[in-house]
Amino acid sequence: MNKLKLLAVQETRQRLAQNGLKVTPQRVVILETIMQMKNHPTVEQIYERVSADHPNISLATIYKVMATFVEKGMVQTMLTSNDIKMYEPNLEPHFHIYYTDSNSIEDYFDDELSDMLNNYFRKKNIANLNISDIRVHILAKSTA
Amino acid sequence: MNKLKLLAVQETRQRLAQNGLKVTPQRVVILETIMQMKNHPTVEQIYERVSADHPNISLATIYKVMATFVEKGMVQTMLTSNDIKMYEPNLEPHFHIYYTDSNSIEDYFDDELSDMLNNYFRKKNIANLNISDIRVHILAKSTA
DNA sequence: GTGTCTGCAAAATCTTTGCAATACC
DNA sequence: GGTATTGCAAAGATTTTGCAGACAC
Repeated sequence: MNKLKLLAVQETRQRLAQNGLKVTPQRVVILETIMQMKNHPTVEQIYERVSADHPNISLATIYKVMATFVEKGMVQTMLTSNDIKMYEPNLEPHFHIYYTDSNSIEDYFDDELSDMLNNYFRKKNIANLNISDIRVHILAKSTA
Repeated sequence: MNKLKLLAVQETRQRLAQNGLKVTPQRVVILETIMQMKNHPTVEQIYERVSADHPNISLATIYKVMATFVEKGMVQTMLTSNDIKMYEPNLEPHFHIYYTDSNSIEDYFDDELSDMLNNYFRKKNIANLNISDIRVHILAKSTA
């Protein structure tokens, strides 16, 4: 294991601990794996990828660990345009473009939009509403 | 059946036909039912409600009919904050507020926001992107 | 040491399918 | 009449559960 990888694992362990979770090898591997998968993985895909290196980690564990991560707010769930549940491990503010013709999803980073929305809701100040996140899905056909 | 209800059924039949669908009694009942359910019903809830008046309509039919409606763009799917799939029959432009403490979802109508987003993306004019819909989910704790 | 987590296999849940009968256009 | 739709029951897919052993803290 090289230095870079060691560092990543170190950060992963810290992140688990910070969220009040016991640092088990399974959780480390799963969190590492999903952080590297940039394409909003499904349970199936996570299991496939994790199994490749760690055939002893069971599917039930993937389910349980992912549920725990969601509960802790470390990842989010969303539907693919095919209506399959998938995970979003990237917690940096960003949005999603759903391509309805190809059934694919792309991350869309746009600070200007983030600011605009945040300002709008700050000004609007909806009564009794404590906003924790604003998610935007753009449905589009690519006309390339 | 009173006049009001007859009118509604008439409109439903037209809407089915306009979407190129054969007007079957099952489709009429299901579409009528979901239009009346203002709370983003799950398959389960639709079936329950439909069954009450029409015990002969099968669950498989609900699944098939709802899939057809989604395909035709007559309804949309989304996840509850509990990660259960539900349907959104209201196609007027509007947004959703997810209350993360109570796991409930509320429709949020805001023309100003609609306009702001539409203008933003019109100006931005993202290359090769033909936007058909912009969905906003606001995650919030109600601090009432 | 204690309580949480994992792996296994079984159970429960959810969704789709094949096909014969039916109903729409 | 021809084709699409329905209902049924069974199959398939997905997710959860119970529990014994293992492990983190």
